[in-house]
Amino acid sequence: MLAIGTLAKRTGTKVQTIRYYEQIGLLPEPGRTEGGQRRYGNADLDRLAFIRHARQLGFTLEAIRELLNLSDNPPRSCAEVDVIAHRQLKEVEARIARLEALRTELKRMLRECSRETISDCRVLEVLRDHGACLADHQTGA
Amino acid sequence: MLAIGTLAKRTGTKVQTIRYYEQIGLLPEPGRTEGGQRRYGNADLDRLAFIRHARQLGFTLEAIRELLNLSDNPPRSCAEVDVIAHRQLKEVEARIARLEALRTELKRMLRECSRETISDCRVLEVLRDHGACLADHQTGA
DNA sequence: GCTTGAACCTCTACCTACTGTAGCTTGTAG
DNA sequence: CTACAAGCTACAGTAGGTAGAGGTTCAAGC
Repeated sequence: MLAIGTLAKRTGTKVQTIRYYEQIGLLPEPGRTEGGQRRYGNADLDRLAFIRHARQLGFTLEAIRELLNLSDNPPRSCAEVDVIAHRQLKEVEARIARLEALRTELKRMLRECSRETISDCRVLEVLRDHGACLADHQTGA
Repeated sequence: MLAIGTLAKRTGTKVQTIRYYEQIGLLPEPGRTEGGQRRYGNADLDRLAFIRHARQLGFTLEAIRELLNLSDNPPRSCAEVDVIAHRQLKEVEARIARLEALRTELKRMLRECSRETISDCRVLEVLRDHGACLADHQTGA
């Protein structure tokens, strides 16, 4: 039986995070010692590793809860799992696209920075220059 | 003079968000009508547009606070602004790299999904298969 | 067998960047 | 002058944790 600190180390999770997952019902309440300390088995280790892995892949805790429910109640189709993973992929791709646009604009901003006194600074100017944004809202476009 | 709702519409910001920015000191306390309603001028419009634009570029409110301080007290060098923008670019690039790795793994996961019953589902298997992750922590690598 | 101290416990508050709600007041168009 | 949209304050809640206070337990070394 593993103490919470050992489980934490093995899965690269903070101790508080494990207790948090228990609190929100992602991990079952584990057994306790007479003194009240949590003790975990291999099933808990697997489940936590699953959660951490999914988190690293960017799944929200809600999506992970769905996935865990699916695998806890197996007589369902793989299609449901597929839907969740696909949804996740779409979200990831959207985030990448957004960040790439952002990177382009940041690079352009920095390229134009004159490196002179602040009054010439292109970075602040670019951020201040909101013509397009205002137009977007004002025209409702 | 603009009411808060007008300012909100013009900058694409929620009314509550404007009040929040005031509360945390990013926007100055505006003038009020006799009845206590906020009234804004063009300087406020510019400042808020700057903040929203920077937020869209992924700057944190703290970074924006720094930028606003720099432009409020102008006798400083552009280099400081440059540093902040560069830091932001690095963060954006790191996030992109992480998301691209993630996309690759999600795609692989989906490609391997057998589309049969849940017991064959590769998605859950991939997520459950944490050998590498555990090894990472256990060996301290 | 006893001591020590690291690790555990609960509880609460805090973080970012907002968003939403309740219950009330003000401004303005018709 | 009335109706009601829009404003006000204050507080709670969101995700996904993290940090600290103040107290208890476990296990190793002597």
